[in-house]
Amino acid sequence: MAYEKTDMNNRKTKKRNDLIKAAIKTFAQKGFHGTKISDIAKKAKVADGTVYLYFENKDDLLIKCFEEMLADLMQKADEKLSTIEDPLAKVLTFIDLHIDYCEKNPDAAKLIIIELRQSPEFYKKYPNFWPVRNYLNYLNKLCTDAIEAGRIRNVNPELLTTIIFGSLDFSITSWLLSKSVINLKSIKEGVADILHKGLEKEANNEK
Amino acid sequence: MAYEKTDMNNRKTKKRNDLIKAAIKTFAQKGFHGTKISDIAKKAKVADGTVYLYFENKDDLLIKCFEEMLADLMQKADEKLSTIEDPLAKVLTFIDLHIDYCEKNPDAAKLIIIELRQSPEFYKKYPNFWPVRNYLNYLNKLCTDAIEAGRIRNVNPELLTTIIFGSLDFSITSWLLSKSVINLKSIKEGVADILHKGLEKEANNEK
DNA sequence: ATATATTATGAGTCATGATTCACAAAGTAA
DNA sequence: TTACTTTGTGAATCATGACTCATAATATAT
Repeated sequence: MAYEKTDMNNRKTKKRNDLIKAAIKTFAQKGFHGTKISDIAKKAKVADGTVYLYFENKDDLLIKCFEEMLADLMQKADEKLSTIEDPLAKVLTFIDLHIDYCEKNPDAAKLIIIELRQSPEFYKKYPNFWPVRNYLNYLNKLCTDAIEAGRIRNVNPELLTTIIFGSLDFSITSWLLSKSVINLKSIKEGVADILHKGLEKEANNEK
Repeated sequence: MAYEKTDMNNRKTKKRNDLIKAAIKTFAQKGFHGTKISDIAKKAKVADGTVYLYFENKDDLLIKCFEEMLADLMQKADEKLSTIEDPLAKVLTFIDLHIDYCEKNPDAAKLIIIELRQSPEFYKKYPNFWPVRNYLNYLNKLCTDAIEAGRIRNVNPELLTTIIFGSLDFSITSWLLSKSVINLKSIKEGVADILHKGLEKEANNEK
């Protein structure tokens, strides 16, 4: 009775991807509230109503955009980091990767950075969903490993995670708002440098 | 002809302040787009139309809220920092002050943090206005002084400013979204600790 | 007390844009 | 080709909320 779904599924999947791409681009450009569903539909070359065949509503679409993007980012990190042994090097490489990704995908970067923070109201509607949480957990794991291996001095890993992410996040925000003031390469080196020096285990004390 | 305006001015000033306070509270709670002018009016106990006697429109009101708040924050910083000599101590004290202020004024903190980043569209409408810029300049000055005095090693001051602000900003964001995970005191100490160690001029090298 | 200037009111206007739904097109099986 | 299922369309609906404006209240001056 059920007929061959493969083609259909491919078609649907492709259209879904088109929609996500269009949505990311538009959200990045105009912000969440500045974006009309019809903008996204037009960019994806479908009718307005079609959007609702693939996503519950506008909120859902935003959330799905995040999920796709962060999943992509973490998958890329997995690949790269699996070739590295030293836990401290993993943390530093992660910093590089994050910045590189934002540089290569400025729309994604804008989405992460500008729309990351919806109002508390927004998140109240979706209590278990804070888009970055998965990503922070990933970084947290790297930090914890490096601390346990004694490659970073014994600081609170959650706090360290927060500081690293916050530094990157705001650096990239500044970069996006005024490309000229600061360049990404120096951000990459500078953040790593300061954090590294702030973190390396000293020859003498503690733990 | 012009009659005694003093009382009127006081009354107007007071009402303006009431409106700003109500707006900060409401924006903090519901976000910019989630806030209705009528919400603010109700909280300030005035009619909707009254809001427009004091502010151009909703955007203008948001901007004025920032201005008030950051001015307040910097004034407090001026007072405190003027009693301190050592430029490095100034930077570290500034970190303390920022966190203390956010702890004591969580509504203000939310406004700074959550509404800091309107969409690029928003800022395109007001090209010369990026609310944090003044504040970053203030911090930048402190960093530059500390570097020039040789109390911090020779890093790019703009980058350092960005990293400090980013760390604080995101730490406080996390704190606001999930009070339990991390506490502000440890954030304060941790950020200062890591940055301090990452920044102190080493006995040996450079500059 | 009266005239005038200032400030406040809130119901009504009006544009906007998310979402729906009756209908159309395209795909699949026989 | 025919019957049926899935997918797509976009005009119409409908709620929302920023902003206006005719009117009222309050303050000041003389």
